[in-house]
Amino acid sequence: MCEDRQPRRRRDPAATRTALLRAAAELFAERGFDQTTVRDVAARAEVNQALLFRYFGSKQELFAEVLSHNSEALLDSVATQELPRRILENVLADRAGSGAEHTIVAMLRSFSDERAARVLRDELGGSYVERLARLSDSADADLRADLVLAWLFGIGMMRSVLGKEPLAEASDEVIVGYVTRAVSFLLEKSAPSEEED
Amino acid sequence: MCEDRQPRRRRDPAATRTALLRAAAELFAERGFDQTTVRDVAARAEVNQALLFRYFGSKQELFAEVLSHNSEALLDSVATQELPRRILENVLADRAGSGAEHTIVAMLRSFSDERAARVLRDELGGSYVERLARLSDSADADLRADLVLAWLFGIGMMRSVLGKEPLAEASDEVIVGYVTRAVSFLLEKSAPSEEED
DNA sequence: GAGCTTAGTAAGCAGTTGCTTACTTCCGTC
DNA sequence: GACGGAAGTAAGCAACTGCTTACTAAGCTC
Repeated sequence: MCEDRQPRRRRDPAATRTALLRAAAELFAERGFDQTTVRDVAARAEVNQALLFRYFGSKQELFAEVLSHNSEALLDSVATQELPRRILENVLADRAGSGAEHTIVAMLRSFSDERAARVLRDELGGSYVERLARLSDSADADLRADLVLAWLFGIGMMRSVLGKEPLAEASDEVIVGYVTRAVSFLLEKSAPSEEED
Repeated sequence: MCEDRQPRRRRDPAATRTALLRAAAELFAERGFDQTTVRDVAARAEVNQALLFRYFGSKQELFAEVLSHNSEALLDSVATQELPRRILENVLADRAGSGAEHTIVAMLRSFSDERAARVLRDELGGSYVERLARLSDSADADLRADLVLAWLFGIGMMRSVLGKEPLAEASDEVIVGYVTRAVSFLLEKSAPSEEED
């Protein structure tokens, strides 16, 4: 008799792991950590859900893996670029599907989770801010950089998560242009540092 | 014999409702919609949790009530003021505890929930943007206003939700000063409207 | 081909969730 | 004081969650 019970997936641990990571990255970006179940991830990866625990131990660890895996790629891309303009393009590029861009959205959607918040705040924030702060020589360069970062996150949030119009449909170039110009005085070197009363 | 079974709360439907609303507003702001359980809310309100459903029908409706109730107060406070400076102060004031300020944080923490996202995007975003857009007379005033709103939300997120330093500890005045100045060129009237190549 | 390791599977457990139901008790009205 | 509606309570249901376990079978070594 025909056996329809055979395991569909030929034994391939690496492929299985990758499939789970991919599916998880997508779903966390689409729905956030809480709203994504391990069964969802396994289903999209077309993998038995017990394997998720075999390979990653727990949902939390899977999440951490997604974050670290993709945020490394994200940081690499940032490291090779130098302007807030470039960074912003990176945050804006939620259409492009290399996976790394998903990550910011996933974190924005999941930052009620402590781990996502930590990565967003420390790792990513730290690296971005470090680069941004170099663009200014004022005493509070870090604060200024934080403000810029807040803007980038806010824009990403309103575009990808809220879908707020007209911002969501605006071209990257226009947004980059505005933000770059508005922010220029925050990040310029040798600011006049004139305090307003 | 002593009866320790008597209901602590004297019959007072209005007070019960209010207590539930208050507790819910606090908890949604602290943890977000998903991470808040109806048992949490009832416990903080010191109310039997079945009453939550008696008064609000469902957790979703309670959430909606919190949002609409407090965002009205929020919009009122905005309506009496006129500058993005004021709006920003409002977003920043998560310490002040009138309840209305909680709301933005609650929404920022819960916007994976469709309802929170909707309020954030449509009602609040709509009203803020309307006021902000009036400050500019350029053709894309709405987009510029969206960008400003994104900044305000981003700052609120990084301060209240992520707790990113040094932004979280920075004084409101400093932040307001920077943002107001950086944003001024976005929102000024009769902008030169010179396109960059 | 025997035997071992391990990828993959099916089933289900224990805890939590939002919500309901059947009940008790308060309190104004007559 | 009886009574009836409404406020408040206790208990639990059904669904879902992350995770585990006991198992099957694939594939490498010899």
